[in-house]
Amino acid sequence: MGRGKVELRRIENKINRQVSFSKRKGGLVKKAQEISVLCDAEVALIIFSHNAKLFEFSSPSCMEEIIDRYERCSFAERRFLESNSDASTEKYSKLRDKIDLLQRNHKHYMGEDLESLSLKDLQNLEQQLDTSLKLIRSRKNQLMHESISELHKKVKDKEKTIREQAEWQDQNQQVRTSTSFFFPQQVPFLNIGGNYYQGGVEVEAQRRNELDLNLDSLNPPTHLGCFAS
Amino acid sequence: MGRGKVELRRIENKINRQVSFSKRKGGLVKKAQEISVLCDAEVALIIFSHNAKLFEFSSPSCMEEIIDRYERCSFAERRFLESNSDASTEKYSKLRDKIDLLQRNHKHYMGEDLESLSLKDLQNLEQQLDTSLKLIRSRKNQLMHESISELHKKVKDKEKTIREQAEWQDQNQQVRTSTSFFFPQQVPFLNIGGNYYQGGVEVEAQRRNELDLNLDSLNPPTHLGCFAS
DNA sequence: AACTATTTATAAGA
DNA sequence: TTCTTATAAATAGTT
Repeated sequence: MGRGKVELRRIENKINRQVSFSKRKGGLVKKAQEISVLCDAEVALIIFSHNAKLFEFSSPSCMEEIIDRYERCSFAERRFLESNSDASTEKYSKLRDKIDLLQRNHKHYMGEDLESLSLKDLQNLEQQLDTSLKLIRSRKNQLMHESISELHKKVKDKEKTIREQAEWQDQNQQVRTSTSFFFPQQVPFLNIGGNYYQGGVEVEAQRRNELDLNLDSLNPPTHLGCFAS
Repeated sequence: MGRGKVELRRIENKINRQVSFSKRKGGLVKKAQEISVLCDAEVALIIFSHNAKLFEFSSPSCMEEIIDRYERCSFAERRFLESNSDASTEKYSKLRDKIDLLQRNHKHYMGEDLESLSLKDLQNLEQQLDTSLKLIRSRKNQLMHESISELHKKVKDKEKTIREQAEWQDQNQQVRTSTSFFFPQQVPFLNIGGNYYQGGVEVEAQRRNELDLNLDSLNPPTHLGCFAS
């Protein structure tokens, strides 16, 4: 690719070599990225330039993960020859195997990678998810009903409080009309004619907060966060 | 490069993906080799295919050497952040965390342990499983249709074979009635009056085997096996 | 696995 | 360096 055909041997001109390295490094990383995305492969690429500079690419997991997997794999290949593995390594690789299995399952639950399943597998999976979905919906409805009835209760409580307050104020109003001239400025929180009194504003704010809390519990700002890829 | 421009996303068709992987893997390895020779670089390339098969390239040193160099290098880069803590213990506990997470998810997918989820979590889960279920059912139907039309084809082929055989036998019957007195015992495979001849039995057995195979593909004896608990 | 129409990568030049 | 361009190389779709 390029103006001339290239011979497969070290480029002697230092400048040309450096330029070529830069261009080809870009191309190589791009192609590594492409194969990983297009073909659903896991790729790790490590490049040390002539002057010992490190470049790397890895996908979709991190480099260490892929190297671990590589070591396990190539270890597995040659364990026929050297069958002496220490316990910790074995334990470690069992964990990795478990993760692989769980991740494969996860994909199936997400409806991905279904080509690898037989018809019977698919039927089992379908039945399982169908059952799960019923349980989830049932639990969801339960939660919603609980939330709703709790809200109802709160609303009723508020109504009751308001009614009681109103009655109380009525009583005081009567008391006032008959007795206010005895202590015209001593009960400022009963001055409901024009401006609201301090205490009432506080009650209002308190009530709004409680309602907000209820809405939050209906629609909490939490995210699932627990679904690893 | 190729007949059509390619979109940078997973190739959904399994065959195409596999073919593309094979081609691109060759290209990638070739380019890695080229940059290492032309530009005097040290390259390590690890590729895991979608079906967990390992491919590797390294030059000019061996893979382990390059990985060691990489670890030393990248360790040097981040030693500011994590100056203590035993690396292997940390790696191990990270794996454990990952497994815990995956297992928690698994339970949720099974409709278990739903009490720990908020309403929003439940809604997300419901939506995800609903989507998955649609994909699974679609894939299942596809497989069933394929199986059925394959069976139809086989049945038609068989009918055709049987019809041809019958015609052929009819013809021979006529030949026999008119010419059998010339060589009454010389053509034993045409003796279809009473016992079946060897060749016919073989054909019968062959046909039965093929039908069994079809039934197997409809209802394979494999188990999921991949759903860890 | 081989072919080929295209796209993509890149060597050399600006 | 970065852009441009002519050309080599890679590869997607096809057979």
